[in-house]
Amino acid sequence: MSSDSLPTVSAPEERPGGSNAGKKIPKAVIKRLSLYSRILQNLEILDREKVSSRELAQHLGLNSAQVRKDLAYFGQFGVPGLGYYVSDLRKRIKRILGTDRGVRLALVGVGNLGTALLSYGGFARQGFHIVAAFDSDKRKVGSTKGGVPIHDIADLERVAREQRIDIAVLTVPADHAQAVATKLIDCGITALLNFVPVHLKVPDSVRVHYVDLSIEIESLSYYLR
Amino acid sequence: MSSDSLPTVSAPEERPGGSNAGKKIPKAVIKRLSLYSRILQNLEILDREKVSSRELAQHLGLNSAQVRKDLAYFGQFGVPGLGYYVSDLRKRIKRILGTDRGVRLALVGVGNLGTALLSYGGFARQGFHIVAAFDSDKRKVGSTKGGVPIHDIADLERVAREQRIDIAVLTVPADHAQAVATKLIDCGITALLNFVPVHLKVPDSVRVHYVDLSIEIESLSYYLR
DNA sequence: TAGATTGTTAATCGATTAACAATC
DNA sequence: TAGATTGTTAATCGATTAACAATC
Repeated sequence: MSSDSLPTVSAPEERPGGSNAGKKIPKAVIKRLSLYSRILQNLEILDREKVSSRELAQHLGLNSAQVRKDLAYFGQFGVPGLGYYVSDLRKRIKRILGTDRGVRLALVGVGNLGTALLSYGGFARQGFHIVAAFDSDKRKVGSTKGGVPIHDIADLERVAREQRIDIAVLTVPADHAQAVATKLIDCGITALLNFVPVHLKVPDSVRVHYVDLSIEIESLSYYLR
Repeated sequence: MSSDSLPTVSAPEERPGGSNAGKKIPKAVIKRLSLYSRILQNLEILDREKVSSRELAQHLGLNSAQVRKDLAYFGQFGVPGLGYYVSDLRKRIKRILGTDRGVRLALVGVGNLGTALLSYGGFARQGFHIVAAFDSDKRKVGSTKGGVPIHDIADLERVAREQRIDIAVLTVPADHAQAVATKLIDCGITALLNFVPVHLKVPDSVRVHYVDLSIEIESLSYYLR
């Protein structure tokens, strides 16, 4: 959510296709792309061959025009009168998101939340692999959790290089978040998923997405009756 | 995030004050309100008496006009030339959000993620208390985790009533999410925080906020170089 | 008073939706 | 061909930002 304060960015892919193509891609579109991907995965498991923008929209509580427009940013993937081919569309979306190859994650901060994420299966299912964890507590270093080795944070630079980390997941205590983030960036990591409720000051070349558990609850609280 | 598909709703409080007052409150404003609340909490701990919209904005990577406009939806809380009184503003925001009294949560589904949330301190710090957990696994029922008693899901109706649950946190397997949500709603619960990557069909009287961990990672992946 | 910062308006920007010709 | 559904445009809606008179 707070990632919403980042500027819209143009597609890193060259893009042919629809009249939307070449335009800036709204952040909201990218988020929905990964929703479409998940629905298509389910439909593929059910052996569905085709799907309409209307059905896709219904599965997500969206408007069908929005689905068509979102996809049109990247090309003409559908067949008028028929809809979209499930398997084909899924492949294309995964390609666009860059999740067709495995994405390598490091998790930094093996506390309560960090530990849960190490055992959480949801990431692997979408092709994201936590290949290293880091902590400063010497008692944790050297062991593994959820099959992931825990390294000393002091070894960050070496391990990050050896493991070719794409994205770091931040689950450290709030008072260390900024320092750790800076260190990660120094090691060449350019994408952070930040679970710590702290706004990180990072260079423009680095992308941070925020997951803020408390915000969602507090705002729910507002709508109680 | 996916909560964005819900319609904007007018303030449940009667509201005097600024010229914004009486207007529909954008969802984005409510989310930022809880961000302001957290910063103000920190400033209060540091014994800061006053704060300007500019400083508040800097702590969150926002625009100062946005901060002032957000607050103006609910009244005139500041002093021209001076700024806002930290403690006063915090109290008012908590009042608006309804977090000035404790909010009572039930967690449904004591798996990996559910267990982590039970031990996670971040909720309690903001005045949210998980007072009951539910699972269908008889081996878990009767024990406690993070000090929270785990009940049989079959006892949902009774416990929900006795414990006066405000919000249910959903961390069940995807294939049970809709059925469990329906059951919760039947028990009179009107607000759900859903961690399951499934769109829930619920009546208009029920509010669902989604926390989707995979989406944030997948969209980050898109922006990798 | 001089300096600072609010509350508010108007301008901009971005995202969603409705409608429909084009296409299979 | 008749029916269905796409891709696209134009209209609407909502959110952010700049600017500044009013106020302390």
